[in-house]
Amino acid sequence: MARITGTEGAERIPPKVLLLYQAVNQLLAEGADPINLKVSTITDRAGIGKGTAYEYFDSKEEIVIHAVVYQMQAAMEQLEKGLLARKSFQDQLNYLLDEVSAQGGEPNCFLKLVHLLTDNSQFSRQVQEILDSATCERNRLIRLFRKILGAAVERGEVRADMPLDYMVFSVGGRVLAYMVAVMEENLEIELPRMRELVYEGILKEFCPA
Amino acid sequence: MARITGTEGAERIPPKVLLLYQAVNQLLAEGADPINLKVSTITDRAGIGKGTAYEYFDSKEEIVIHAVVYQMQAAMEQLEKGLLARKSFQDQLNYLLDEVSAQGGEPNCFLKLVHLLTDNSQFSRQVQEILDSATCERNRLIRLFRKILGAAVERGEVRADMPLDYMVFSVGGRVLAYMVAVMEENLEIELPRMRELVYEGILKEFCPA
Amino acid sequence: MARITGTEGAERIPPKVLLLYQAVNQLLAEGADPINLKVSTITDRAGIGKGTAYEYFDSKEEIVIHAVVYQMQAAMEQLEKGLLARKSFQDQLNYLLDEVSAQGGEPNCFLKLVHLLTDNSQFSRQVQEILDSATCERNRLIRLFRKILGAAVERGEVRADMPLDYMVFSVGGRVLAYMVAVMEENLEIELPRMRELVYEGILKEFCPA
Amino acid sequence: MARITGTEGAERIPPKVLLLYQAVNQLLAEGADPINLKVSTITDRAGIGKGTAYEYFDSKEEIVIHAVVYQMQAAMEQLEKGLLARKSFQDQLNYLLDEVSAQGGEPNCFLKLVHLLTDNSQFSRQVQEILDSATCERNRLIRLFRKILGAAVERGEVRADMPLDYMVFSVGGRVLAYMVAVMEENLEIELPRMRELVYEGILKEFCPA
DNA sequence: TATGAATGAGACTTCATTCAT
DNA sequence: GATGAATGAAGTCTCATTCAT
Repeated sequence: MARITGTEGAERIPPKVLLLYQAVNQLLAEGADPINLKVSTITDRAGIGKGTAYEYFDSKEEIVIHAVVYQMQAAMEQLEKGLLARKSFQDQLNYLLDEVSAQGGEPNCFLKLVHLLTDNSQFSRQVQEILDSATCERNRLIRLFRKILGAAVERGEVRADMPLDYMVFSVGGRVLAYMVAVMEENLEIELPRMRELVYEGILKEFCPA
Repeated sequence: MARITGTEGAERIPPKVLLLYQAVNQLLAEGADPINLKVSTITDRAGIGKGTAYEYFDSKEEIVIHAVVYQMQAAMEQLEKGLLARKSFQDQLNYLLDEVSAQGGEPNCFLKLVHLLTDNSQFSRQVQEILDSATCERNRLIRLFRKILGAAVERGEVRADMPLDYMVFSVGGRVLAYMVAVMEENLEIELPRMRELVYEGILKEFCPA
Repeated sequence: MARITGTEGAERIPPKVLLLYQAVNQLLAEGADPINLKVSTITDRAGIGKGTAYEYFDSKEEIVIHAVVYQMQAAMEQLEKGLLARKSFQDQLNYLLDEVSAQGGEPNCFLKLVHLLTDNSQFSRQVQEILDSATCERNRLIRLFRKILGAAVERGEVRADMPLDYMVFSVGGRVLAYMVAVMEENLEIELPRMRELVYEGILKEFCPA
Repeated sequence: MARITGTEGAERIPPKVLLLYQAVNQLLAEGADPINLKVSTITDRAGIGKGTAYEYFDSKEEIVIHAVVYQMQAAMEQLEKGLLARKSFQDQLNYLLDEVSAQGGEPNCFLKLVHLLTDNSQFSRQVQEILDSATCERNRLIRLFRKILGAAVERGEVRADMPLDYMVFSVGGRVLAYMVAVMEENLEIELPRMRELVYEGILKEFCPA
């Protein structure tokens, strides 16, 4: 009975709903547990009345999940746009690593995505269901990586003799490792050097000299 | 006022506490959200009275967190033992990938560890604090990988001309990616082939021919 | 975080709070122990939802204590008003004894005050703290008696050659004794005769013939 | 089904029961609410096992009430003994006032008696019931005062032309007022002077010059 | 007899949801 | 549409009591 799906075009989202989404995502960014968020906390932060939230959603869970989905989709769209704007695989890889570095030690959306992907709690599964029910299928991130790498293969920038999905997961895993390294505090290696090595490691494995 | 830390030797854990730990971990494995677990659900599953849980812990949170920590430490110990029992880096890598494959689509402890490591919710931070306060420092998994790879370098099985931490994260990232692939359902590539490629990719990058 | 102090002007007390106060005082009048009162008993009697009580107070104790304080202050105000309306000490004394007689065997506010004054349990001390923190100081009743007797001395109705505080306590003690007598069942003396003697005893001790 | 009545001769009270009584009365003297006392608090203080208390009593209430009754009776016995040992009314009055002064600002048994007498909560009524069921009737204190004053009348020390019960309550009220004064902190009059006046006031009213 | 680990009924309190304004 | 006071179902935790040792 959700009146708002969060997967409609952003321009159609009523202002109060946007305020709710922003409030939820702010609170989550501050370390709140999605399940323990109180409706009053959310509406207070959003600056609207508690009852108003129920004009747009049927339950607290719906509010939180749609807010997370909204944020996720926005991040994915930005990532997709940024990647597709780059014409070479090397540029795309650099863009990806830049994004990761930019977030510093802050939890970021990509990390959150991974968090959700590696989670099988009820909450995550519900988020995933809604993500599924939207235009995107089970895993938009994997598809994006496939698209990027597939195009790079066609352009001859990336080896054609390896299964696409292996390359997708290998690149993804290395980027993810870099991301965890960025958040890790006690590393013996400097981050710029780490980044360099990650970049070179990927190119060496998949790009013909 | 926690009377039980779960970080003492397992042999000292009172039987009722062990029942609690098993109940919590069973329930989490079945997909329950740690924060939404009810005390009565836990004690029912454990087959003990509700009040008994409070003879050993001061709050519900304490019960769940200590149970997770207990499970985590047990898994880490098993992983550590299994890895250290292998004498060559190749055997160790095989063991790691075998373990990952063995869990099939089931959420396993390693994945959970990653989940916690990529999480910054209040619950995770509390778990991490307790893990920290135990003998192990911030990140026992990273230390274990460092130890394994460091020894392999000394044995001449792994290149000595790359920063240890880069190798740690690169190997970790690839294994993690393989793990996600194992859980993923719609891959175009067969899992044994994926495993083979992950294995070869790691050897090719870090082991001198 | 108490939102309601009961010491503000009565006109500002929200209706639900008033219902709570009345319910508590009814139940106490019926012989309930203030500490054993259940929230549900109170709200049921008040005819409001259990949660509503927590919209105005932070704990059960707060509800009960504020209700008692409210009742106490109301009774004190009535007593003060009644006494100050009488112009002669004899009239005032008669009013006091009338009030005591009027309550019959029922526990009344004055008795409760004495009960609280002779009590040093935690509950009473909390009530006293709140009473203290209100406009009145430690002991409004003593101050009222001082005022009454002081004025009577000035008017020449009461001896000026005795310490005021002795007279305060002597009169208070005799009235209190009469009050206990009113509640006592097996007395050999008739109450009207007792009253007469108390009245005469006080006049004889403090009023010049 | 109480196995212990507390009203048997003190010499028959089992040692563990005596420990319980002492523990309860200690805790009450420290300001604990009788109704909120925990069994474990009592048995801990008594230095015996929790289960042991239930070898002698059937419920927590029983323990506390019997302990209070025990203390009360002991105090009454002491008071009675002390009063009866004095041969003149003046000596008896002095003894009474000495006892009151001796307790300083500390809550004492006599005050507690008054507290119970002016109380009509469930707890008090139960104590009173048990006191009733013992040898003493409703109000041993009143009877004691009657006895003392009656004898003084017979000895010609006290006026015979006033109802005995009036004198009982008048003397009792004044002594009680003095007791409250002893506990009161902000009096303008010095306590020795107050005591003197109380003493003289009583003599003047009831003893023929 | 003495014990204290175990129990579960029941209390307090929270908070998602409703609905009259 | 917007609000927030009111609600009560449901969860956490306490603690009197039991009973096997």
